[in-house]
Amino acid sequence: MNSVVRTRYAPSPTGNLHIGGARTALFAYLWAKKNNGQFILRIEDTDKTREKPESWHSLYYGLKWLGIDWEEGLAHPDTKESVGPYGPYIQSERTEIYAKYAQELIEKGNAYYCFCTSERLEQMRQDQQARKEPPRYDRTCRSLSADEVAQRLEAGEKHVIRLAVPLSGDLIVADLLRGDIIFHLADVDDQVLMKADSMPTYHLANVVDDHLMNISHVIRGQEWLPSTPKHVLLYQMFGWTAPIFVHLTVFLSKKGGKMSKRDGETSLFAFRDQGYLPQAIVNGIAFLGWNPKTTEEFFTMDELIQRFDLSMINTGNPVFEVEKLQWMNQHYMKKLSVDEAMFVLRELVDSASDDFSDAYADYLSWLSELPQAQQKRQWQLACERSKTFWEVVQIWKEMMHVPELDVAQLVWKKSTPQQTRDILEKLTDFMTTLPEESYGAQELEVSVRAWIAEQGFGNGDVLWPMRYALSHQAKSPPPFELAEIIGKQETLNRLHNAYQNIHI
RNA sequence: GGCCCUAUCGUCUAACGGCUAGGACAUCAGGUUUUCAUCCUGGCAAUAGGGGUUCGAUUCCCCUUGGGGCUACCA
Repeated sequence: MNSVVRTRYAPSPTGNLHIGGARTALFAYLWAKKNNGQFILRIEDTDKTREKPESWHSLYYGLKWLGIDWEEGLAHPDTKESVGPYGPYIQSERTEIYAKYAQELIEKGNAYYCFCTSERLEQMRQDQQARKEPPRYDRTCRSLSADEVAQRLEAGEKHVIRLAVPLSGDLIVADLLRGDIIFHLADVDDQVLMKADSMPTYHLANVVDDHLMNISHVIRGQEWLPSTPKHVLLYQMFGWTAPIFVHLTVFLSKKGGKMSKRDGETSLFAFRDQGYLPQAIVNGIAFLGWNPKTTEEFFTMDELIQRFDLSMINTGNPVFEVEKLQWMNQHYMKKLSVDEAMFVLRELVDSASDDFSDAYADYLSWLSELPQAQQKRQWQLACERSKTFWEVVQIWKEMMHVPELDVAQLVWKKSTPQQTRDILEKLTDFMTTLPEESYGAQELEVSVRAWIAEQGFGNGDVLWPMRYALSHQAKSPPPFELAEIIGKQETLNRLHNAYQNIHI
């Protein structure tokens, strides 16, 4: 038995790190850290046909971005080097190891060579389906004589190695969350362990590596539960103690079914590009399937490590909805100083995909050129109205590029065109006299309100058309904030243009 | 089809077998505001159905139904 807690995230590099994978990694990481153990990143690249080169990058930097760190495993996504005492941690570099253990099983009679062609297997499965039988290997090669096997191997015939599953009996899988699950061995297929290309399948490689790397808790998605009896069998055949199994839930989409790319972008970097903060994502996914049983909602990574408990994870699959994540993200955005926000923006410019990157760059350069005091104010205004950084940019764009002026809307509901035109003209004159330096939102509000009182106008008579003249929109930030953002010259232009267009 | 997992408000969830089943998001209403947003106050909203066990069941057991996963020389 291991006294040290060692967990791993063991993705295969077949696609981008997605939000569900990130949660699996997070839970494994939290559990290791909570117990002062180690978290390992192992890459299961045994299917070279499905491998996507760019996914190494996504896996590596995705986890780093979230603040999930590992002391053993993949050390660099480009060189594919790994670090740690149980290396290499890249399965394609461990093929001799798997071959050796597969051989051991053959010698013990726990595995056998199979020469069936994929065409025959395909035909067999079709026939089984037609007869409404469960599709599975018919064990033809399991009864081959030793001589025949030797002969066909000698002849260089293509072959795989299959697990010789006992024909009867029960097998208990102990899952930390779900308790003991009984499987009937008669239902378990003779799984391929070594493929014809000498690569191991997941089942063999996973068991061998988890044992050799001293993994104490196998924390993985629920999709692995049905094949766990095969893994338990392998541990027994090798005479090894099995690790503790923890099968996590999967994220469902609101439309039903496992959340996938079809339900919109589910990759972690898509969320990053949209302007979600890593701390919001971590906080958000941690609460999908787990909670600290208090009413607190916000936790730092360190707090999560302290509070986290594997045995408190829920077993029902949660639906992933973005609304709560947005709320959390806004919360974290509001806590950012403008300097921190600019740091995040700079990172987005560097790392986000092209369209996003360009837009963030535009906004960042505009923000950078403002005087410091205004930057702070701008940031406050922006995150009051935005759930994400991407929304910040969208709102800014709208303020800088106003839509067509609808003259009818310019007139407040309780006012008249005549009065509106008159007021706007006077307001323009007044604001012309204000120095550039007083175009801060607070100062403007004070002076304009004083002017309104002095003139004896109603607030709505002035402020509605003023705001509409500046934004050309029925819904927008207050006029003073708008004036501050677009500056004195543009403010006067828009006011002038507005009343010029009111024809009585 | 077979095997396995699973089931509390729309969503995420809380509730030693024991109060009017609690909170958050979303939503709705009110307040603040020229509008929007923010903020504050309040409201709506759930134990899938049926059997047991028990003085008592959201909680334990069984069945049904619903949801999900797996069923490859993919992971």
